[in-house]
Amino acid sequence: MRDRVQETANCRGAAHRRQHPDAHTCDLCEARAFNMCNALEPHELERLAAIMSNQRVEAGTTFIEEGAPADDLFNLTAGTVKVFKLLPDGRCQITGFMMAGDFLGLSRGGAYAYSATAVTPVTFCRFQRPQLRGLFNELPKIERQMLGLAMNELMAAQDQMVLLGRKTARERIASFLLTLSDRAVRRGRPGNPVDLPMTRGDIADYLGLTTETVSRSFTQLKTDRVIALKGNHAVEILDLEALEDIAGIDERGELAFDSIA
Amino acid sequence: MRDRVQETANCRGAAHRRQHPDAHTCDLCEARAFNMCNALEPHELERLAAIMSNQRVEAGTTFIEEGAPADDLFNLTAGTVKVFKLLPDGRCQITGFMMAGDFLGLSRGGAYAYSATAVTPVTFCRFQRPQLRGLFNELPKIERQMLGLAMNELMAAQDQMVLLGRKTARERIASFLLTLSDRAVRRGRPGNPVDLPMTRGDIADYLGLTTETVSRSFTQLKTDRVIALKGNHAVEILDLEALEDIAGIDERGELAFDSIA
DNA sequence: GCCTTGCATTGATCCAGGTCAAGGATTGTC
DNA sequence: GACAATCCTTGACCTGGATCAATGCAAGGC
Repeated sequence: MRDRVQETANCRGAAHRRQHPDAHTCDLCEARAFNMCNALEPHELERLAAIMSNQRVEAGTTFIEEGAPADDLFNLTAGTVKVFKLLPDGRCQITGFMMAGDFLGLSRGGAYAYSATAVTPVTFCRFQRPQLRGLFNELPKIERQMLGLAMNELMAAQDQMVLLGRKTARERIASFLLTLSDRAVRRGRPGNPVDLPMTRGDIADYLGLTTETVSRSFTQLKTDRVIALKGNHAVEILDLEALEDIAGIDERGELAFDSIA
Repeated sequence: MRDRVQETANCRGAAHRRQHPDAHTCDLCEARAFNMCNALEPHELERLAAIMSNQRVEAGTTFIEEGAPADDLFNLTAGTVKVFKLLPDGRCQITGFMMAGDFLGLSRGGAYAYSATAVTPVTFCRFQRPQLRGLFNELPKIERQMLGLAMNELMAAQDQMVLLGRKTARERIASFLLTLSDRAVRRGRPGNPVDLPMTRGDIADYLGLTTETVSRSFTQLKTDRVIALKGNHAVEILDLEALEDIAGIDERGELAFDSIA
């Protein structure tokens, strides 16, 4: 591994590093319903809480750097994070936007497999790997839950490969909006004025496009009365059916926890 | 879900359906070392073998169809399988080539999340989901092993997103060759004359390109003396370092089973 | 309130890779 | 071993999205 991920390597935007410890209990956690803690009983949750620290980082903070020692695992409880990889020459691909309930910290040979930067202020539970590994033996439920989460992420990754490999710019934008809408609904928030916490540049780096093409595609969908732009960080879906047709459907609901078997 | 996956839906090539039951024991299984059975003791393997059937299908057989009821899970023991998704208009994206040790059968809401077609003659172990689920409770080791496999697949998917979103045709081909070479080595086979069981069209559908562009890129790398074509289904790497430079490295070895924690 | 600064949009132009169209090379079949 | 049937390669041309270059716009600092 080259030292291509420098101190400040950060897909669009400067790196910050402040972190505000800010512990609170799992009882109030809004992400419980869809993260790895989901299946745990109160006393089991206590075991988990004992080995974790609750933290908050500001927007722009890069709290995972590809290639750095993968000491910790993160469980998002609020906010949006972009996960990305950089090519040696600086080209960036965002592999996902993570939200409450998602976990972060995949490692390959002891080093983080990607970088992660907060797009909004973010809170998460932080675990040290050895301690979490220990708990896995006591509470296999966690492992099962994580397998389900990993499978769902894998399916989302496969959808994204179809998008990146075979969809047009217009189709990518449509798919992206529908996916974000779906995820908001699944988290109990309104699905229609779609919230876009990230910049056009981030969207471009996620969809394999450029800022300009993202902007033009938005404008085109607006002209076609399929969407309406509500400032830079929200989009209203005016014609859902048209948007689904453009996207190639596929963004069907169901992310049910089939787990593996 | 529309009925877009017809009886014969099959990313390049006709659908077949013959299957040859051909049971044999796990003792001789060459895929043991890198699949979900890896960690099991002999008596545990017996429990697993009791609920599985061993099958063989010919090249061209589509044995998983996206959208069909996801009754079974598969564990490849030999051969190469292409996993793909189709857009309503027939555009195809291959999301992965699976080999000995890989598992197949991800489901979303009870239906297969993708189609799978044998590229070469293939053998696999087939499990019925309910039975395998039952065994998970008895042998959590399997679940742990699967979590590791899923994590590795997820990281591979993220690398593929970088490739599809940000790499040029030439870079995609270079990355592809290096990845295949690596996987062969990891399975104890020679890494240098790289074996390409799939067609140019399959490679194109995997790399988000067209047959013509794949062919031209091969020719270009050949002209540059980086590779030599050994017929249609093998490539000799003449200048590994150059190929790695073109690929943007990233295909570092290490796919070590860190699992999650 | 003005000024800075970082987005976002829009326009003009370019080019990597797609599309269309022949040919050549393999592979399997009888 | 001749014939299909694929599969692969190469050439000519075209186009969707990238690149280059202004210009708009809105939010925070002072």
